[in-house]
Amino acid sequence: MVGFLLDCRQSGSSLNDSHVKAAPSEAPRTLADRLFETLRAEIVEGRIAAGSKISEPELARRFEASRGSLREALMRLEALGLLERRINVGARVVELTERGLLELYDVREALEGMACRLAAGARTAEDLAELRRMLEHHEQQEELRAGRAYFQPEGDFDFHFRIVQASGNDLLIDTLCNRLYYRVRMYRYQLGMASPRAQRAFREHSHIIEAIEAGDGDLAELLMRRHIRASRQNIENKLR
Amino acid sequence: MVGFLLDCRQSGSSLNDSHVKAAPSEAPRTLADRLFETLRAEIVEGRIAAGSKISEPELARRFEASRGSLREALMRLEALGLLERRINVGARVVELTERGLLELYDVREALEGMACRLAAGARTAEDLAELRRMLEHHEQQEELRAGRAYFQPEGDFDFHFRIVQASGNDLLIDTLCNRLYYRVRMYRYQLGMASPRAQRAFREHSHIIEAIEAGDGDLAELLMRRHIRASRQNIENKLR
DNA sequence: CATACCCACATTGTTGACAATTTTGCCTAT
DNA sequence: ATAGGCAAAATTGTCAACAATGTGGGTATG
Repeated sequence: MVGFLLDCRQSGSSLNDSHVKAAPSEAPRTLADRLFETLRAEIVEGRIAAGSKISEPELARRFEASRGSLREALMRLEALGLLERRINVGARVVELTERGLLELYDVREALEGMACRLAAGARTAEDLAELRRMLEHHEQQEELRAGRAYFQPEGDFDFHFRIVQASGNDLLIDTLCNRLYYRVRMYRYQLGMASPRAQRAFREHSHIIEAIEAGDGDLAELLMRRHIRASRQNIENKLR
Repeated sequence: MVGFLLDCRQSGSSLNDSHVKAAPSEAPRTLADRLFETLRAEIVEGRIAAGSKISEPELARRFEASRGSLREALMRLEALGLLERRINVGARVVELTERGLLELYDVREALEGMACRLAAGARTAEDLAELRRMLEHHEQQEELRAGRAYFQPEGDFDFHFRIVQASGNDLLIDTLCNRLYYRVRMYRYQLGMASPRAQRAFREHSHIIEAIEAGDGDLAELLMRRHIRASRQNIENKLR
């Protein structure tokens, strides 16, 4: 447990190192930053249980940090929506509820639909090449796993992540990639939603990228919204 | 300047006291809370200039608070998107750019459109009555000011605020009301965008509410998106 | 004269201690 | 036996001092 800080080498604000083109200069990071990222991962992956209470003195001892630095990390987790703090009472990890999950889908439908529309309007050669390469990569993985009943969640995540990046709208990118997607991953990890929509999802991804390539914003948005709504419907059925 | 703390009586998370039905129990608030709300108002209204650097020692002296409490307020402002902090360098108020304003419109179009759709599906009698009352109130004000070239921005704000509340989606409500709307108000205050679309905006508001009353989510979303897009177009034309 | 280096200053990050509030457990009275 | 209240313990909010980092100016050198 001691020396855990040396292991935290994720890039600051991006969701997944595999998405970063290249790390040119290791940006200096603060202790509160590392605490934040470590705790974020533990909450997302369920090592710190949803709904559990956070004890500042306990965590400070565990990480051998002062309470001040830890509090900064907690406040940033609150801003992410992973913690809820009440004055003079303390912080709790958010609960995972069916309602919360469905709310997340509705917000994603709206925002990622818009991201598709914008990506279709502002697409660059690099973005398109990147999307194509990613899709082929997923197709290969898909063939390898043909017949299996689950769909690699990371592939789906890559797809949505890249589309949003291609929108070119920094506010939209920040809202989705630095805020909502951590909650999405938290639900995926802990409710373990392996989607049996593998081939279908892949075809949908493919059609969305085609619409973006064609510069058809209306169609791109429509297809993405249907894609997300189908996912939501799938989950909704499973929960009943 | 001394004793300013006693004057901060806004309710914690809501945007505007007039939106709160009744304040049943004055929730206890912390010093960092009051600093946060005070600074938030000063940034939104431009008393602290956009793009200016924030000096922790200076502000701490000015408010007669410790740097620790002030830093907590600054971090919350960063989470709101009103400040940008760089490690070991400090915080700056965000710049107001044309691009940022247009990005805000696109995100609002997506989210408020969804809010309308949801409001049409989950509408309650209270929500509808509230919306109707607000609309009549605005109509009266509108007649009083007939002929004037500007539209009271607060009326427009009330409208969007109430619609979002009626959506019933807590994540959507939080994202818009506790995050994006402060940036919207910042642009309105400082770029002073008095819209000459008074009567037109009022009619659009009216039609949106009718669609929600009818439970027509598709139409409600469509109308809201056109409403916001028209606003965006109006601004875009004015900027050129 | 321009550039590069170095040092003093100011600002930010971090820590441990103090104050205020909440929670908990025990004791008492009905 | 249970409800109420009081006191002790634990937790959170706040503060001031210390350490680490970035900034700017001055000087020496090409």
